[in-house]
Amino acid sequence: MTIARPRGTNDILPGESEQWQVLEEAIHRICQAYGYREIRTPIFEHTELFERGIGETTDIVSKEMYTFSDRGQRSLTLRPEGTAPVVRSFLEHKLYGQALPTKLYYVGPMFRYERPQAGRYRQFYQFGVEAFGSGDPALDVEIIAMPIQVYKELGLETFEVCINTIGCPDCRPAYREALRSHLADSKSQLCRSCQTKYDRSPMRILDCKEATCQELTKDAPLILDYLCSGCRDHFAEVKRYLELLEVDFVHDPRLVRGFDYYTKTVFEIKVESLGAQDAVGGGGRYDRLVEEMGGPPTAGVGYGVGMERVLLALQQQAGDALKPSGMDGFLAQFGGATKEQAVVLAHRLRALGLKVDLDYLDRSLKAQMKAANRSGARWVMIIGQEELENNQARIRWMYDGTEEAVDFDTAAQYLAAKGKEPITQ
RNA sequence: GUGGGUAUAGCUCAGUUGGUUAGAGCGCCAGGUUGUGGCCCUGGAGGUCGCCGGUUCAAGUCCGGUUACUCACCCCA
Repeated sequence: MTIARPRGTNDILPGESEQWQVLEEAIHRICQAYGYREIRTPIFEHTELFERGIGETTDIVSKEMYTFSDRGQRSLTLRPEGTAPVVRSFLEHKLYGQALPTKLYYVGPMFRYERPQAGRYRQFYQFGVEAFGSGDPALDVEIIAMPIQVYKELGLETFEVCINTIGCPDCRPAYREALRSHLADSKSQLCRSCQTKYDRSPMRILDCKEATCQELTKDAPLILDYLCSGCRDHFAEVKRYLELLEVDFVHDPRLVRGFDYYTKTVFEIKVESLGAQDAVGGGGRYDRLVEEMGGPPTAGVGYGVGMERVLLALQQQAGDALKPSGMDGFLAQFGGATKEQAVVLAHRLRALGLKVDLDYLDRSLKAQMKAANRSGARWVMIIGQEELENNQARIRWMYDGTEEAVDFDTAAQYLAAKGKEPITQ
């Protein structure tokens, strides 16, 4: 073996790259339909940005970042998520000084040092959106509806939308205390990681998969009973708007999510058939993050979607929608002057926007026909000595094998017009 | 970071209790048609059996190590 790709990375080869293009097209189109505009931030940032933005205690920051020093001894990190860089850019360019809310989306690679498995890679692609400057629950719902529309338009129908609220810094402390006191006596029975969560972020114990932890939290107090009136009203409004939009959802009181910065609404969208890594998207509200990062108090809400996971789910659920379209035509020739004519006509056809190819290996007509068939060409233009003498190309329609003669001068225009007609067979 | 599974042709995989020139299907190339694709037939190219070491007269096969892939845990998209 020669040099292989780094662990957890993928080459996206022809055949699959077309699927990515379909997905990316839908993302751009739908984000723009909702009034979001694309932002492109650097692939790497100062390490400090993620330490402050995501939270030093999270797994991502404590053990999953690709961090390195550049030649100027700056500590830089390949971005592990999209929100912190967008917030940084929002502040750096003082976008809060313009008309609010600011609605942004991004598409691109993220990097986390983890053991790869199905649906999880070290370099993976996310698209996400962030909306700054409004605390309106209708905006939370817009944010939830957007990825759902992307899934549906691509043909992904089977997924589950889970929502929850995790309160705000005013009401959450009381709930955390209630949770701690509920678990105080049984703390020693919790799994190892949950024992450390007990002090640091007890709510994360709620989504532990250990059977004993689940059992111990079964009758734990619910945050709904501890919400301040603002958070309670907000959550009720979110649910009401979701119902108005006829978005099916389940309220999962155990959904808490990993980042420290979330407030109020959190949500996650799952596809069961994906295996252990079943979340195709997730997000929530983060009304304090912008201020914590040194900006003016600014509400925010956003989500991130794992594009590999969407494609995996799509490959399971939507088969044909992702098939790449083939070539329009192929020009077969016999070398010498016939090749010159083919090269000229191919050039003209391509200038007219048709997808055409020709042989560059001096192969037999039979081999050229085979290549044409394989490329998906609808027609083959055959240019031999006889055609040259008559100044006419022979056009063979591949779906039924019929042939016709067309003047070289008009062939390109003729095929360009024909190319727009639907294939009947 | 922890655990399980796997590693033979471009791809998907066979390969007997260790035994001579390691096979199939698909794909690729050529021919069957001195200028015609798909179906069919014939032929061909293509492999340091992941890597290193050990046992043995003999290792693709057994043993040890190692690397990669893969699934799961943790966590997340």
